[in-house]
Amino acid sequence: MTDKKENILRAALVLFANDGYNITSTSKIAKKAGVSEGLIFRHFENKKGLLDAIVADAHRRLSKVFAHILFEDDPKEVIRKTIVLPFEMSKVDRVEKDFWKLQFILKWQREYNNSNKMKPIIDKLTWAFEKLGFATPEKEAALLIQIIDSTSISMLRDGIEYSEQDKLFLLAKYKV
Amino acid sequence: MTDKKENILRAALVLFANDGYNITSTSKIAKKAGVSEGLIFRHFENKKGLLDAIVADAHRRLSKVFAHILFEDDPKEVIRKTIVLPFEMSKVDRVEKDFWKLQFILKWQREYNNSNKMKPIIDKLTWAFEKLGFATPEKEAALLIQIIDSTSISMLRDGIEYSEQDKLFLLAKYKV
DNA sequence: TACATTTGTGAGTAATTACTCACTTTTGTT
DNA sequence: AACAAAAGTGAGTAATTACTCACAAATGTA
Repeated sequence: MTDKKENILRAALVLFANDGYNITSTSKIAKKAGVSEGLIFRHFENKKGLLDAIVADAHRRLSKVFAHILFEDDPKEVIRKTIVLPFEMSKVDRVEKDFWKLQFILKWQREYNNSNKMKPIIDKLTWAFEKLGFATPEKEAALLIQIIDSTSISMLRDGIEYSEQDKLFLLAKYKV
Repeated sequence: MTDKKENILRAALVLFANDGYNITSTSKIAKKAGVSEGLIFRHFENKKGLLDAIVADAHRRLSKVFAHILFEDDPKEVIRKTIVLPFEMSKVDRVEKDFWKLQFILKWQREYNNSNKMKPIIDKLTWAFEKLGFATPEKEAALLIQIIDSTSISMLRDGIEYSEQDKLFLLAKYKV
């Protein structure tokens, strides 16, 4: 991976995440990356290919984060780790944040919204709530996913900062 | 309001809500509305003005929905009516759904994301949770808003259908 | 009817778009 | 050093963009 290629990926990520994919032109990306516009198409088939490269990278990161929860076998820990997820995210650097922000933006684009990406986590949470004797574990799992989803969005999109208290509030609610 | 003007508003709403504002061209809107492209600019200053007209209309609807909760003085009822909100929304027709969908899409556009739009409801919910003796009413209020927000998004964006059981699940959680 | 205002048209425009291609420069291999 | 492959450039292209404007049709008002 050459420096310039990395510059392109980085510039595109920032612009896609903060302005949106459609509104971001390849000329703007080239300018921000400090390369000629033609180079974008040398390294990536087309504009969509550039987005796909970023998304593929994000998938790899997502899998890592998920693995940490998926291999946990204490139900309480599964729930605790899930709740803590967005609060950990608030600590990462700006580029990393743009990564996650883009993930949430893309959910609004038909093509990139495959909701079954979360399936393994939902299943694991369902298992955890079941173990803990909840009456409707699948509903509890769906609700918790919604909560961590919307918490992440508040932080990434609206810049809302959550405190340690907010984290403890949720952990207390689930007694984990 | 002439028929053709209404056609424009309707066509723009559907396209903005389902494809996005930036990707929707004025020529596409004109075609779908069955009018000449020039007419869009006769009735609305520019493309943004067309969006603004739709948003203004949406604000009027939002106020009506909110008033129903804001004038309630039984705390349990305030919470119950808030929870029920997205489930009521699932019953309205397609055009109405596009209206709400657009509201959520626009939250991702810097200019249209004024989060204090929800302020009165959050305050009312905080009041309700306080009356009911919750330890941290503002956190409870913020959480409930997040839940109804993400439930709405799941329905409108992902087409997830919630059942009466899902509604009862939430109502039971809050004992209302 | 006469005339002014509003509503509607569609060809035209400058700017921008994603993308190509002939070309030069850099890098790697022998 | 010699050559090939890869990386990089920037002018060029057809299509599309939001928007204008001269004009025509419809509507309101007296």
